[in-house]
Amino acid sequence: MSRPTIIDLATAAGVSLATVDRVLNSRPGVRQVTVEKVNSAVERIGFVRDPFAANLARKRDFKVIAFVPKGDGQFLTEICNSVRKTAHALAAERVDLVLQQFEGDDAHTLAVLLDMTNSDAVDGVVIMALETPPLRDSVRRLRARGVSVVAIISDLPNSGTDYFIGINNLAAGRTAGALMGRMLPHGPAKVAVMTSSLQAWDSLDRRLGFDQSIAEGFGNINVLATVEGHDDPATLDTALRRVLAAHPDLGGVYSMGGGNRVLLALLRQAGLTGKVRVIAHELTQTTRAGLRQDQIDAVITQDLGHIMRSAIRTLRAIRDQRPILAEQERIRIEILVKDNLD
Amino acid sequence: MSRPTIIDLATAAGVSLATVDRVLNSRPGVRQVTVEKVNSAVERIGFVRDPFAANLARKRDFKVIAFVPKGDGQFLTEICNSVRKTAHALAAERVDLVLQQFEGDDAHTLAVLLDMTNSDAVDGVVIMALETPPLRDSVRRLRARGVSVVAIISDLPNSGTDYFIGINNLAAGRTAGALMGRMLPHGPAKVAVMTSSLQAWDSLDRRLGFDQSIAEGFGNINVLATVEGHDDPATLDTALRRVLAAHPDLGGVYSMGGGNRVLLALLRQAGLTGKVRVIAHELTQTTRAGLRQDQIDAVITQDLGHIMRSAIRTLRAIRDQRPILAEQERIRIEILVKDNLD
DNA sequence: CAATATTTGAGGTGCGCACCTCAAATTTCG
DNA sequence: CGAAATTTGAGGTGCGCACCTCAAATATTG
Repeated sequence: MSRPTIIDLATAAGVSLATVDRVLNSRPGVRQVTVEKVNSAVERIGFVRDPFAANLARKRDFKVIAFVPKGDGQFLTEICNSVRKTAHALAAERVDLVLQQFEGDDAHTLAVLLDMTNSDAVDGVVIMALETPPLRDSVRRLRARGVSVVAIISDLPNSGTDYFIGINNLAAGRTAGALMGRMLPHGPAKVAVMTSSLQAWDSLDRRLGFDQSIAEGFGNINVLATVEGHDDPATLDTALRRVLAAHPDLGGVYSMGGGNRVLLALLRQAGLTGKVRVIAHELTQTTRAGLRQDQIDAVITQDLGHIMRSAIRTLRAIRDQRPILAEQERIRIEILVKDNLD
Repeated sequence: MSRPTIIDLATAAGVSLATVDRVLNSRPGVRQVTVEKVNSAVERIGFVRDPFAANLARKRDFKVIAFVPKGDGQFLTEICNSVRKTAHALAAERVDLVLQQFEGDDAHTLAVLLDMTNSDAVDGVVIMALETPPLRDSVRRLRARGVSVVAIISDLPNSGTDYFIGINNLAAGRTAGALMGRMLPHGPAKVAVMTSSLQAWDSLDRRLGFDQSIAEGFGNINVLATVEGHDDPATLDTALRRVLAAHPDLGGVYSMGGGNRVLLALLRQAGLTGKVRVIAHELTQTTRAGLRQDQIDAVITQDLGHIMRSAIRTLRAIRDQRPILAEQERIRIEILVKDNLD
């Protein structure tokens, strides 16, 4: 026999179609006994609702808003591109994904935007943001209003989101450490670490992981204090120059955040390209070119397209009350070298 | 206005619903002029067929057979597991995926199996196999009978398949070379290369890529002749022992195919674990444990779950006459170290 | 120009499900 | 025990599309 339908289910449960519908869609006005009768029949005959037919009948599109901070970093640009691409690709599947940017500096803007979203018109939201108390409360309110929330890139651990799609940054740092350790000579060596700000995103976790990994496996390596560029090229430039001057024997650089243009330019100027091992994060124009031209040895990254598709799939699974396939939605910490770039 | 439906399309094209249906589903008996009238209306109003509704109406499930060679290698086992998992996960979405194993040694078995498949009951097949003339012809016949074919893992370049899902093995070899080159000391160093057989799968491409990469970037490294195990542990063991004896100063081993158990055991015995850099292919029980225990430095692999899902998505896109999103279906050459394992 | 052959239209049915209405059966409570 | 409240059933409609039938309109022949 073919797949059981709601009709088979009604027969098996000994109730009417209307009641089956009430139970399946958790509508009110059904006694507990009856609910259980239906549920046990579901188990017994192995009924699985056809999500396509269900959504067709529901007739409504799946509306999602993706909140991404404004900013001129290349990584943010890539993320926005990825949202647009995903939106385009999924339009045929009745999902309406719109990009909503917000002032990243101000913790309140996003919170206000979330509070303003019409929970009747929106099925779910995707959020890339750093957790702050007002944001946390807004997320809770939003969920209370029936909108599903998934965090991407950076987790919002205390906001009670439905799911997090992204990498473990401690592990990413450890990965960088494992690579760096193996690439440097076995004798004493120094490694500089840079980022825009240790507060920003997950630099802290990455640094922690990097240090762990080096300490555990590569006692010969001396990891210098983190150089912070604070999103200002000039500041970063000065700080990096100081480090290069102080450590002419530098063996490697671990770049955890942005600022790779500045770094590569400086290394080129100093004639260190190819002599100093460089590991950077996130695949952008700069890091891609850096790999191609042997200025960067490895890039640790995450597949943004995968992240976006994953976020949408997850939101849909939640709405359709289907299980989330953790394995499928897991985001890998990718290591890219020149040769596995594309 | 909402998404246009076939009704809107019929109105826009100035024809009847029946004609629209004939054109959309390429049924016979429509004049070329009319076909073009409909097609231009499709462009004009931006009609996109709802694939869910279409498949619902078609009422039939999506039946796929995955052909995978028999064999006791861990990699094959992983592939079969992945097929089963995918089948389970996609059952709810009306895809009926069955695993069909064949004697991998005999080129004819698979060809015969393909010729035997009922093209009325099967929408598509997924094939993991090495290309041979009889197979090539069978694939062509199968496609002529209206069954879509995607090759996975190893391409069937001359069989006229619909798509290939897998990695570029030349690039994979290059990637291994890039890593190995960076991990070995800058002075003279020797690297052994092993596989079950250079004929098998894509060892040849991998070796080629590895050599290229080393030659281009790491003149200090001497890559030894390929050790072939021919799927026999004892043979491999003997051959490897010979290499270790001949080259006590061995710096690294690049394992392109199976036989990792034997390799790791041997290195352990010889007290070389951690002293010799090891890069292996494919994530299996052995390589996973090898990474965890610092017996393997890096594993080059491909996400089997992704490959299977990709194959199914591709077959479905073909049947529904939707575009294949190359970016989404691209399989990455993954580099795994201990810390980005899961 | 009539006799075919081909092309088009009109209309219906069903896929599996959601959602709605109204009446009938059952339970709960004063 | 009767009235009110709750629970269930019967039946219908439509989502967007595929597929089928039969008749009508048009094009192609001899």
